[in-house]
Amino acid sequence: MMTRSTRQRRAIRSVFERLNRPLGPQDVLQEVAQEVEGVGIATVYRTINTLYEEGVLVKVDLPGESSRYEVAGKAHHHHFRCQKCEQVFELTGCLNVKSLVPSGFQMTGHDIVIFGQCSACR
Amino acid sequence: MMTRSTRQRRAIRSVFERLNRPLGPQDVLQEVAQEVEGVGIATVYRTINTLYEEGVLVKVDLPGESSRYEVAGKAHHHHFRCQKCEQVFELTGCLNVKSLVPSGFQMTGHDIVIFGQCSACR
DNA sequence: ATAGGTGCAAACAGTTTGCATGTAT
DNA sequence: ATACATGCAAACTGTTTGCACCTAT
Repeated sequence: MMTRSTRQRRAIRSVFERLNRPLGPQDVLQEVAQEVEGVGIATVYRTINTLYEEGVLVKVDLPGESSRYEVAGKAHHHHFRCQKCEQVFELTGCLNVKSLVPSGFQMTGHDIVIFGQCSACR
Repeated sequence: MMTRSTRQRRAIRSVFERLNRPLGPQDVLQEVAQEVEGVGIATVYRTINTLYEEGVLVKVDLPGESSRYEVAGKAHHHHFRCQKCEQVFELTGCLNVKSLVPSGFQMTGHDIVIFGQCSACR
């Protein structure tokens, strides 16, 4: 299986690079629709999955929401979700959460999500 | 609108009290099916929603998963999810996450989730 | 020329809703 | 008796898949 460079695929990939924040399939469709017309949602899903399997994108799951994706290779980070515009932003920095792990339990990962209003929405 | 005490409702409510951990509709159905027979999944959903609106239950959303619920009134806490048995456990303690909030952003809440293996699954 | 990609519509899974029937009050 | 609750099946929503057609290689 080798990946071809199609109009749609280039457009989808460039959306992630240009916006540089976690995006869901609908976000991507909406952006892509402005560049390339008649792109189907199925293609967006398929392309995102391919890019994900290739390791170009990583998944960003926030509590209670469907998956978003962002370009891979960033340093470890967490996210802020604006409750008004619903956009997700990248946070820098992390915290040591080990102290919360009960004894006898083994930690393999963690997630921190902060909710609130972004600077544009306050 | 007043809430009646039916067999199904009593059973569903007691499952949350007995198991004392976040449960999804399917978890509840499976438990309830052992006490009361012929309970429909729709009733489970409706009852959970009613209990949620009444404030008896609170929602527990973990990244990438559908909503679970647990009995309300507990102290602020976070969760640990076992990647093997998929159960969710309550953690005690919290961390100060304010330092992660970008300037100009306003924080109204936060979430911390730890993944790994529970003591029974290691 | 041909293996992959695309669009459309159908299929799916999880959740919600309409409706006739059952039941707590 | 009557309003609320239940079970079933149909409707919905977000995601995936099958298939005939299209296109990068």
